[in-house]
Amino acid sequence: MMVESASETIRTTPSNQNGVSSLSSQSDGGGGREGGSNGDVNGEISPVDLLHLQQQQALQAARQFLLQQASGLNSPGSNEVKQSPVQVPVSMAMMSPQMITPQQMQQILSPPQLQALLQQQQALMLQQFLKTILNSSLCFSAAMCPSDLQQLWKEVSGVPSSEEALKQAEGLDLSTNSSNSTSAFPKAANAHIPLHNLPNGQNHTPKRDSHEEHTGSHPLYGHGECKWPGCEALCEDMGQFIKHLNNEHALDDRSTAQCRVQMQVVQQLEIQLAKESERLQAMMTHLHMRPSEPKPFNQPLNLASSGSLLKRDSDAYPEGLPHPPTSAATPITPLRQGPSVISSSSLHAHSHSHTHPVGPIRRRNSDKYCTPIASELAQNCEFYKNADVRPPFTYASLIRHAILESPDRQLTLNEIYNWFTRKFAYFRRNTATWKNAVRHNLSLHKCFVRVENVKGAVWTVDEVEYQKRRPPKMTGSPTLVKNMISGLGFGSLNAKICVDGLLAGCHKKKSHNLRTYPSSHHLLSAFFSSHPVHVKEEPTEVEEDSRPVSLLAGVTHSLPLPSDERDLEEDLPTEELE
DNA sequence: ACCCGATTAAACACTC
DNA sequence: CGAGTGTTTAATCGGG
Repeated sequence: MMVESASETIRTTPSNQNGVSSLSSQSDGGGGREGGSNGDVNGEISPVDLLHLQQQQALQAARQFLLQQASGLNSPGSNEVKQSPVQVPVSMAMMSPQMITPQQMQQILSPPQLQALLQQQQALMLQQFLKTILNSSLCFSAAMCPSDLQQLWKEVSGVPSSEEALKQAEGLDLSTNSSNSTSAFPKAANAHIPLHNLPNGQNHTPKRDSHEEHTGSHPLYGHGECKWPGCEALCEDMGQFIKHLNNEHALDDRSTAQCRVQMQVVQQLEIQLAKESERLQAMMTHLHMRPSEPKPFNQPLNLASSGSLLKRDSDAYPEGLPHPPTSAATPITPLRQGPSVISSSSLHAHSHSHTHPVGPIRRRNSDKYCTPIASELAQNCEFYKNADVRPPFTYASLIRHAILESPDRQLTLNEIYNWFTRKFAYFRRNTATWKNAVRHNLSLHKCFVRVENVKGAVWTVDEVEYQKRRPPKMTGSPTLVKNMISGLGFGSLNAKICVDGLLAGCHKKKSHNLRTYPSSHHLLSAFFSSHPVHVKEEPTEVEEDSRPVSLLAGVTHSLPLPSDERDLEEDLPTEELE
């Protein structure tokens, strides 16, 4: 109605700056949430148990991957070392303030260093980067699996760049590369970053220097190929490899971005691994099994930074940052949306298994995509369900999630509406507004494909299109991670995984929107081929078989449920969501 | 300043 | 006719 004044709109989430613009709330405070209550829910448990078993496998893989990654990041065995004053922690240097997370710092710096560093930072700064990280980490944690990550890298990286970065990635120092300093980035870049500079000029980076090179071993080199994320360039020998590193992975935006991402990856994997380990233990215990192996990782979170991670959840939230609403009890302030972002477990906690082909069991369609949303929602399901807080995701993201989460990966408009109201207290009011927005989004975005079937029409998601939506800006900006994670990046991962099933691509729609979505030529798109699917223009063509989205999922396409069946607002088992 | 994406509002067409 | 569903257009905002 009326009011055009945006001023009236109140952002419920001032702090939620996830890359995705969150829905802006316009609401009046008056809330009238209808129902909210209740909560609880979740039946996430039972079905999940089985699923968890499957995760054991994933856990293993993750562990390996983690180790591998970790070694690449913090120079593993490296000799920690000495560092000339000049040597600045490259890794730190590469990171923009906002990209450094406490965890990372802890991983990189020694406690004392960290202390000093932190002390120097302003609260604001802290807030900023934490915010960024929190946002991004959410996604990663959520659900990337090793393969996803790898793929992510490829997508993201496309091109290589600096050795410095590389070093950094390894957790090394610059000292070794005196020559490199000339790289793209002015030395200044690494030479001083006020913020990160440690008081004593120490560099946390271990120096791996020539030692490794001589020995022929290098964390980024193995089996004759460069292990730089997404690279895989073949190098006959170490010399060649070194050369390659210097040429292809020089310090530049891309490498920097890659490093950041890698850090995030490692971090999240650690968290996730810890969680999974914990879960595994619990499962075994439950099943009366003895852990077959000692649980080195058992202590969750400690892996990486002991404490740090945990801390995050508890006290480390700077004001203004979102604190996870752990329970319904959490006070809901309009200011903060609360949802946590970090929880690594997010996903798991609720059976969202990723697309990983890990276990067939109980895969149901719920295995859906592990998107940041999935993670977020899984974790804060109750929160959103009861709090009149606007979720920090775009309509498109939410719609997509709703659809992908459905058994057949397709929903009628009404079902989508119901999902919104069921999942978010916020959407229990102002229905005209958001429903209109939902319809608008469905029509507007190519990623939503309307498929007609006997019973009417259902909406599906064209993952390929969805991926295209956001151009992968890989500049090493914080946005990079954010974007990747937030949604699209994620999707791409999943999409990739589902490629197989995706034979029938989808092409689609929206005649009207001739909008070019140019920019984004995602590398990923290369993986997919789009095939025409019908839709809006030629409705008749649509047969069940041609249902696009489902293909992605590679899951069963059962007939769509009659919309009526899912109409009820609250009748659906929540687990469906999570 | 500009571009772009998201959101909101609203007009309009269609179907049941 | 009215409600629901879809499609479009336009305006506004915020971020980059």
